Amino acid sequence: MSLAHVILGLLQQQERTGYDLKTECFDDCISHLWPADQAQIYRTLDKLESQGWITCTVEIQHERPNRKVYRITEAGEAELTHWLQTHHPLPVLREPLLVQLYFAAQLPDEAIVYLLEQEREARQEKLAQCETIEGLSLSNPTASREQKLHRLVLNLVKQREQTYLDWLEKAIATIRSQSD
Amino acid sequence: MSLAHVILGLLQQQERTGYDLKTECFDDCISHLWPADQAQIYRTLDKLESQGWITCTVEIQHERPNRKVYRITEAGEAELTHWLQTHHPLPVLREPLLVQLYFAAQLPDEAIVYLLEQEREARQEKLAQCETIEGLSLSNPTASREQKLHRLVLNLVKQREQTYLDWLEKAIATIRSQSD
DNA sequence: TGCTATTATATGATTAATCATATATAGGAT
DNA sequence: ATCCTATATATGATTAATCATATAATAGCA
Repeated sequence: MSLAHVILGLLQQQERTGYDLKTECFDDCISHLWPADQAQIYRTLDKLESQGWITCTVEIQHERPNRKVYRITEAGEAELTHWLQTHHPLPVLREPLLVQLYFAAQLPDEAIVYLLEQEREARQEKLAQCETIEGLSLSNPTASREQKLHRLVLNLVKQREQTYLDWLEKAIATIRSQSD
Repeated sequence: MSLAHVILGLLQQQERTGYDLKTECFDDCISHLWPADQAQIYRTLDKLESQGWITCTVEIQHERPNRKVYRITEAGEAELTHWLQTHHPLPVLREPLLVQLYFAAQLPDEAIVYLLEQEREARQEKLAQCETIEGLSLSNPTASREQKLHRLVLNLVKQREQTYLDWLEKAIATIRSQSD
């Protein structure tokens, strides 16, 4: 399960609580890479701890609930380094829109165009989100090795959305022109 | 659940058994769109039947196991037509490679390049598979409305792989050049 | 003779992800 | 006075997908 390895990567940067992971990491900087639910984060932390890849110390707080601060162990670092260098099978992408188009022959052209336009809107919004994340990254003037890699990743995500948008434009134009 | 609607779409083309769906549809023409496991196909057929969207007649065979032939109902057709025109949220894509790159700062350049090269190989193979499917489609000279839509879908899948491959080439070149 | 492939359906088990809900305290807003 | 938000963790339930295995008959191959 890769979520475990995402968390190992984040804990190698610095020690964090489950709450930190959710609010500082998964909600912001890696929401576009690996979104994760709060429940799943806590359960994965439990698993990582019982594997011996992270340890936990409880910080007692008085006017707040106690915090469980997690740190990566040496075994955890070894596991992460190994995972980072292992090839994984391509993830499967199942897209409802493509299925709809595949079976859309019975629909009138306007219905198909409407579908494509709605997808275009959603994809434009997603591209805008990527650009917001990029803006945050570029506002930081340091060009560390880490930063460079993060920008490389973001470039693919952006280019992919752009390819999708270009294809949507062409598809909309094709269907509109053939119905004239 | 979209698998249910993929099956409705396939049963609208013609009546089929679970076995037909698996061997003629999911293993071939839509493996790149919506791969599905045999167990899941049979269980989804059960659900669709209890929903009243498909019906089933048993064909008794003597030297083979009996066949359960499924047909779409009017309610099923109505459901499919409605689903085909409904916008669905963008599917989430979680890519191990991008996570690896995001956390790869600690790895030596050669290790990163090796990862990218392995991904390139896998992506090239996938693109080749898409071209095989396209070849089968082009060998059929009819250019029906359905065929046109199928090719449109395939174009996106191919372009997406090409974008990925182009990005991989650039990423490999970038990392190689900076380590000189 | 035994092994494998083909045709055909069914079920048990597990994983990963998501949703909902629970608990507990403090502070600010309406 | 009540409601919402922030901080913090935990658990129950469900869905979608995958893997493994079971049954059962025939045909072909080595």
